[in-house]
Amino acid sequence: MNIASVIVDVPAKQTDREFDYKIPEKWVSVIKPGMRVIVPFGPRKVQGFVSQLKEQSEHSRLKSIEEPMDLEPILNPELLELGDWLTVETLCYKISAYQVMIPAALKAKYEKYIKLTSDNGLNALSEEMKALFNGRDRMDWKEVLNSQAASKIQNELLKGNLEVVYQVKNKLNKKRVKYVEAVIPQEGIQEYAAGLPQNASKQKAACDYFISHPGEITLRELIDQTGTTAQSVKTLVQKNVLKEYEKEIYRDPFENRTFSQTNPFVLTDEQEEALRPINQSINTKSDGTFLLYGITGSGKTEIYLQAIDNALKHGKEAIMLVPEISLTPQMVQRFKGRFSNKVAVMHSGLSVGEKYDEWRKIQRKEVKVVVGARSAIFAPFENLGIIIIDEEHETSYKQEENPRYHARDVAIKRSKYHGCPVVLGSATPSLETFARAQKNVYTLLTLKNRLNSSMLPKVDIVDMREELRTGNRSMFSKMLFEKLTERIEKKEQTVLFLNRRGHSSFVMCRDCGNVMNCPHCDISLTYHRYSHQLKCHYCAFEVPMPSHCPECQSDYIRFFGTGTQKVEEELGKILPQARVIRMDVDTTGKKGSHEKLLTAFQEGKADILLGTQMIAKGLDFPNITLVGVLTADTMLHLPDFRASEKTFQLLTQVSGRAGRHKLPGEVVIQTYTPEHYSIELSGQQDFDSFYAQEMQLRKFNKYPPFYFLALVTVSHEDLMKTVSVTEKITKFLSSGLSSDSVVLGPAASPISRVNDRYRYQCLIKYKREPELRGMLKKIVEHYQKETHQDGLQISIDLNPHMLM
DNA sequence: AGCACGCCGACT
DNA sequence: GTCGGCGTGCTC
Repeated sequence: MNIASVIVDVPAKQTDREFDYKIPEKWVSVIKPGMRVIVPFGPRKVQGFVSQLKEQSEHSRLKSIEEPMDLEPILNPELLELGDWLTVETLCYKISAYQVMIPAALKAKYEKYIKLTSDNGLNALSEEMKALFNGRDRMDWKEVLNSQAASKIQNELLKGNLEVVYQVKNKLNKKRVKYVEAVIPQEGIQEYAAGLPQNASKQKAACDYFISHPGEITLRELIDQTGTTAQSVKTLVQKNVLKEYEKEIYRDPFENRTFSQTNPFVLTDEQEEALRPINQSINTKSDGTFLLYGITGSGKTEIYLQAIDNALKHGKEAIMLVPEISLTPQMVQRFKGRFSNKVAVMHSGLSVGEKYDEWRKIQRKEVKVVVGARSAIFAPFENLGIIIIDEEHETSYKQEENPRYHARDVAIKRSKYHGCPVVLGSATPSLETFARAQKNVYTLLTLKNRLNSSMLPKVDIVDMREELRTGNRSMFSKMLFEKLTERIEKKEQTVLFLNRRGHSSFVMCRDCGNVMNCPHCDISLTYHRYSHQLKCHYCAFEVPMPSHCPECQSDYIRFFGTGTQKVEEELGKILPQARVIRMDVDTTGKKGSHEKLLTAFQEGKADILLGTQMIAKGLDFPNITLVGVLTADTMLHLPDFRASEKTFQLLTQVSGRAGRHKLPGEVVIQTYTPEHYSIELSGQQDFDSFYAQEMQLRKFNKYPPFYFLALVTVSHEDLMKTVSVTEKITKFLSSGLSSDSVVLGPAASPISRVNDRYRYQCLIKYKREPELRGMLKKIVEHYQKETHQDGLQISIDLNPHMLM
């Protein structure tokens, strides 16, 4: 096996295949599949992944691998195979599939520079060149391009006085710490110390320490404790009394924090019953997907913890995905508390280095459990016993860039390899998941009761149109204002939720609540400021912005949007005594600020927590007795067929924040469309009815889970070009696909222009289309040239979650 | 994606 | 005659 097939780090159609390289003699036994290597590729050097080893190659003149970048594979055989699967499943490049599975710190950086040829040195150069180099022996390629002397430099290159160097940099910095240890027995140190001159007090201090403390200590600590100096230690090392060495250490994002040990709770009968089949699956090493459908506060987390515990008892590992872990320090707390140092935590709040360290702990088998966001699904465990996806319905599990994978699909794929269960947990499962559970594709496990037999909060839905009629034009209804005042008097806490997504895009009549919808697509129209038109983003429908509501003729028809700052201001006016913490992108930008704000709120330093999506989940504070949703509609009218589902889920989640403990909770939902089923039913916390109704609509409109979707988005700086290409693609697809499938388009994307590029799309709804993948590939190939030269972009999302 | 090779217009 | 524009095709 002295030939390696390598996937090179060049994400392009033409290089999306294996290239064979000779393995130099000295590395024949070192290089294994899954390792990164540096290989010569054309004139440059690039990073690559060894995909397989072989004896023979089709190709005759092979180049040699430059050098390995790892000492052990960073992708194990399972992950290599998973990468192949991802490639097929999401139509991405193989290199992109591999890159997405490893921490960002391991991504190569490239450097190109010119340097003096060693034997001739600076002297061989002309005066002008000498001036340019200005005493240095190398010069960055960018500088070469910027300089006026490019052709002169080229001359020198030809003469051999200069050379171009391509370098692959593994920009990773392992954090290292210096350690010191005695190398001779204590008596020996004593003896040495006695022989020291009087003035060598620093050396003596260090010796004294080691006489009473055998074993290693960090240099830092030694200096701090004994007052010795690094220089004295160095002397002692030279005298062969001590030795100094470095150790790789981990940045610990949770250092200086203690996690009080927690023990398993006693499960309720209901929890017990849900846990049993999961444990059975772990015990029998059989794969299977479970939907743990439990209302908010029903104790899903404890089931996760005990299932993981069972997996660990079988000597297995566990992956636990959560939507955005930094949002729920409580969750980390619970895991670290239960499994202490066996847990690695991976989320977007960590630095690149910290993420790498956590990943290394997994790779080195130092931890057994990983808790993390989407990408943690690729944790390089080799003996998985369970995969859990909490808040399964969350959109963040779908990656919105290449490779466009869904963590749920990856989880199920991995579970089949390992023979272990996947547990999808939610109080408001996605329709896709719930439908599969109904069809027994997944096993349905239900938790109907809240723990501590706390009641679900009482929900009031307030019709804001009515408020308007009675002359209240503020963003707080009379009821919400009264309840707020009451909480402040009783020193209880309130969460105010402002749903800001879909800012100012949809148009609604403030008098009757009528929202302008597309007559063909059953989604809301989007207001376009420039043309003053309302457009549908699925089909090509558009109308001028009306001045009067088509339903009730009122002229109080507006597009929508309110920001958290504005709410905060208004709160200050109407409730000046209230202490408010605002949480949005502005106030949580800095690392750790999120947690600080939450902690402050938990400690009772504020009466009201005001925020957007980010406060919808995971908050579990006993003193919250009121939850207010300022405008429940904003998300409802996004141009997305999942808008109702999202609204229902969000409202249910937010409502679940109230009254989880002893104090009973109340929820006030303000809306302009109280009669909408997703708002009405979320008020009743009635998922089953919502599910039934939404499924009917999905069936009627041919959306998931009844149909699969594929989205082709074309973008180009020229509008006409964009439209015509999309049109051709649409035609090609409609002519080639079966008559059961629906091809919609060409239509402008909801975000119709990004970075001065127009975006058009074609949406395919299908039930069975074995040729689809092939056709999509053909499209990409067909436009390859234009993609390359003309800046045309075609992106394909199989199973899209955002139709943007 | 880079980068070299190569084939046609305006210049020392 | 040559420098350099960027279209074409290759990278083991």
